[in-house]
Amino acid sequence: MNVSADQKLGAADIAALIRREISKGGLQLHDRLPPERVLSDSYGAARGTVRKALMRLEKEGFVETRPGSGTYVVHQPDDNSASAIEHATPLELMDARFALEPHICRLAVLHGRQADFDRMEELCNRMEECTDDPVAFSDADTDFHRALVECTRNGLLIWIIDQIATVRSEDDWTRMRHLTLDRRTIATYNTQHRQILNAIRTREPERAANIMKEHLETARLSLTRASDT
Amino acid sequence: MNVSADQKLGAADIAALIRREISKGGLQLHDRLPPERVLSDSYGAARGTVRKALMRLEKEGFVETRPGSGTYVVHQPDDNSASAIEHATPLELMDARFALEPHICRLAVLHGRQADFDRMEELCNRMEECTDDPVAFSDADTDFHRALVECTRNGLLIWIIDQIATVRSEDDWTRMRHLTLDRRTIATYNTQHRQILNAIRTREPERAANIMKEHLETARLSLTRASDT
DNA sequence: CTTTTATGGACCAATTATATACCATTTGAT
DNA sequence: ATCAAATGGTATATAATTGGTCCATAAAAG
Repeated sequence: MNVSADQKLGAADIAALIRREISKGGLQLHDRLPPERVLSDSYGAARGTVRKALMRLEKEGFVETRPGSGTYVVHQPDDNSASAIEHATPLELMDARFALEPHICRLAVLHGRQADFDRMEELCNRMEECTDDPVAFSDADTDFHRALVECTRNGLLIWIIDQIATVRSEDDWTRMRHLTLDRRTIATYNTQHRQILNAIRTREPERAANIMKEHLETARLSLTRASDT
Repeated sequence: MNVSADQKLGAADIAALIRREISKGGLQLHDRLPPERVLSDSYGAARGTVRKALMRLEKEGFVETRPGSGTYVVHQPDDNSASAIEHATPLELMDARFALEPHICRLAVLHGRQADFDRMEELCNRMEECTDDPVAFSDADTDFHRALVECTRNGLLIWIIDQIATVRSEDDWTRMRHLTLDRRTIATYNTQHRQILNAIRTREPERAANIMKEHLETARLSLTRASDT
């Protein structure tokens, strides 16, 4: 269908573009869209085509059109961080961690200080005392990853990790899995945490990142294993 | 959407501008808006038009108007932990993108569909028509990276990228830099965008990720170069 | 071929915008 | 306490804008 440069835009295409603009927030609630005649000009389509697109969006509930006045946005995109973030599945969450945490390790190597490493060391110790207490281990684990991102001195990354941690704590599936952590898995996590810390201490960014990938792979496995149960 | 200079502003447009100003924090709680006559002058609209805009905002609960006194802001914008995220520096932002986007490329290879690629292709075309319009290019660039993350079908990642885009658009430093993009830099970006898209199309995750790293390195260079000025 | 869709133009009815004038209340200085 | 300036409230006549509709034609899809 749609292959190259200045393709003629159909009603469906235009509707998609406007729908996207609303979802993205470029067009907010109560905003008025440009007049149909302007839209038809800027999209390079006939006015009738634009009208079809708008009628479509109206049926979908994105837009309301008042004769003589204009077409207005009537749709609150579920942006309130709650619904967008709380509906994250554990697998989406794992993918996000896969994106973030290995690189966070690299940045930790660059910006981490002695005090950071001492704190992470202390958290490793705490986790190793928790082989029989999955709940306490889980808390310490969250703290460890938070301490790790704090090494980066990057407020934005810290904020993102905090958001993810919030999802993680509110996610029943993941919480359930944490409660059923067996001793062997916890032991694996512990050695991986230690290895990550050591790699950061000895300023080996790629090694730290790679161990983090292993660590996350382990976590993903235990996640899928739990979901099979 | 609104690009040109002296565009006729309707009541809906003026309402939108003020609504955004309140949401952004430029107008805070209990602040008094300029008199209607001043607003009508500065927006280049008749006073009646401004009044309609204000009446709309009053119905929406953004504003309260007291006869003989003035119009006052009555709305607390949802303070979505904005404080933590709005203070992000451009360099922090780059590090976050370095963490996220290469892996997003890998996920795009896994989950992207034909329609996604078509859209990205279209955005590449749009960007290539913008070598002389840094503002339009910048918008299309943001859309491209947003389209890229949409390939992942991962609501959490999409949300995170949106947050970063919000920071980016509100960050004066970055915006300033976008206004001074030279043709050569834009050309470099364009070839990199194409290469990324092609690598995703041919399902080569690591190649896509690596080109993205190059792309971000280019962006970081142009950022530090601008900060030296 | 038939059907659907898009185009370009014209006109209508409703709404909106403009420009101006004047009133009522508040505010602040005297 | 008083007065003048500033501000929102209202009214009106006119012009401009906007969506709604219809039509003849052309292009694309099935």
